[in-house]
Amino acid sequence: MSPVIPAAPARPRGAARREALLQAVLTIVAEVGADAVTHRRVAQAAGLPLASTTYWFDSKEHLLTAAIELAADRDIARIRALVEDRSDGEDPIALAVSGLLEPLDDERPGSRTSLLAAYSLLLEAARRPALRTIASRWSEAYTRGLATLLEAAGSRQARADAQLLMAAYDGLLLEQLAAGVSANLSSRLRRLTRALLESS
Amino acid sequence: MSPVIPAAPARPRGAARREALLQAVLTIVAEVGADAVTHRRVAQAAGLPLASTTYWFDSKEHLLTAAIELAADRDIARIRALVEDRSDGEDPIALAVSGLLEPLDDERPGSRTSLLAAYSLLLEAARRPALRTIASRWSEAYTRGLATLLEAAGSRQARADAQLLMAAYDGLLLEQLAAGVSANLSSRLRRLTRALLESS
DNA sequence: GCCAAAACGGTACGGGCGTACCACACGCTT
DNA sequence: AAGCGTGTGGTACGCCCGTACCGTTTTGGC
Repeated sequence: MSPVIPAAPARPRGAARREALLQAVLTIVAEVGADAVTHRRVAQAAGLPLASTTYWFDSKEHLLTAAIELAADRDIARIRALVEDRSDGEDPIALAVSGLLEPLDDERPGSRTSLLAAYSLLLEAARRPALRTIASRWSEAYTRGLATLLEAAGSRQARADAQLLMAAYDGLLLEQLAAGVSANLSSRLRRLTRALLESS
Repeated sequence: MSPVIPAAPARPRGAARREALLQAVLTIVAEVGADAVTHRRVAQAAGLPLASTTYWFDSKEHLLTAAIELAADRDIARIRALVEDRSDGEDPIALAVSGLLEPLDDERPGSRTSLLAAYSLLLEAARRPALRTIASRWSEAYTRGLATLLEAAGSRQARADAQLLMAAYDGLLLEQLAAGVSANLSSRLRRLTRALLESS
């Protein structure tokens, strides 16, 4: 009879390691910041040896880029599903505010950090052209989704309104993050949406 | 006759070094990013020996904080002056858009990077409570200045409108930075302002 | 079962980092 | 003139970094 060894956490192997490493990157970016992403930290967070990071990714740059791409793709899929699965009777504005803008706000415990991650990555994109494609794709998905909903709500310039609304949302969120407080944004967003819809 | 030695750039001495170091920090944050701020780089940018950084500032943390505070104070003074010196006939909305929001946009060559610096610092504040006081003071100054102008333009809820307008501005700017493009924001901001003023 | 290819993982290297240390120069007051 | 505190600056220490290296193990087609 072999001695009882507490089961190791079942290290992922093969391509699953790639995924695990990327997830670790995202966690670190969210919790500590993009600068804190080091090979050693990522490996430890993923429960893998240091060398696995350089085996699956050519460089730290590549590692970061892939992680951002993963985050973007996930969120874009969420947005698409949300807009496409809308039942016909549903109020598009309520859906826009509650589904597209607010869900990141406060309910999930890690949402604050994941928001921080997203904005950090956005700023990174400002400095690294390689990331801009992803950033553009990401924000385009939001704009498009929001515009679809606004159009259903009767906006005559849905796309422009969507851009303004989204920008306002980003700005409000950013300020909240920076101030460390956590207020409810939806009433303000609703007022803004109303104002935009009314004013032709 | 002494040999001709090209005049050294007149190293600052005493407390003037403090100022020079802080300015160097701001330059680096703007041009390369907050993470690139190291004692050695700061010292070199200021034309001073490495040890001067630790002599005038207890730690890197302290150095960064002081630099941010300097940047905030400068900008806050600019805002105050802009709003207070407004001549009576001037259109408050035009002043808001052109003076408070747009001047950072494109005219100065370094404006893109200095914007990046500002937003980087905002995100830093989200992670370091020590910076939140400064971040709050900074954004409060903007809100207050903008609200004053909006009130003069007939807004019945100037403060709320100012917050929304500023948030939208921040969001638009952030997206532009991330996308790497540089479009003209003022028309969109004007439309938003109009919509807010009209709606109740 | 064999073997090449893929995956794995321990280790090392050169470099930049924050910070500490300390010998020295200057400008006061005495 | 002497003494002292503030300011100055060269240097060193220990740490963590990105990345490279290379022997070992696992995997999959024959």
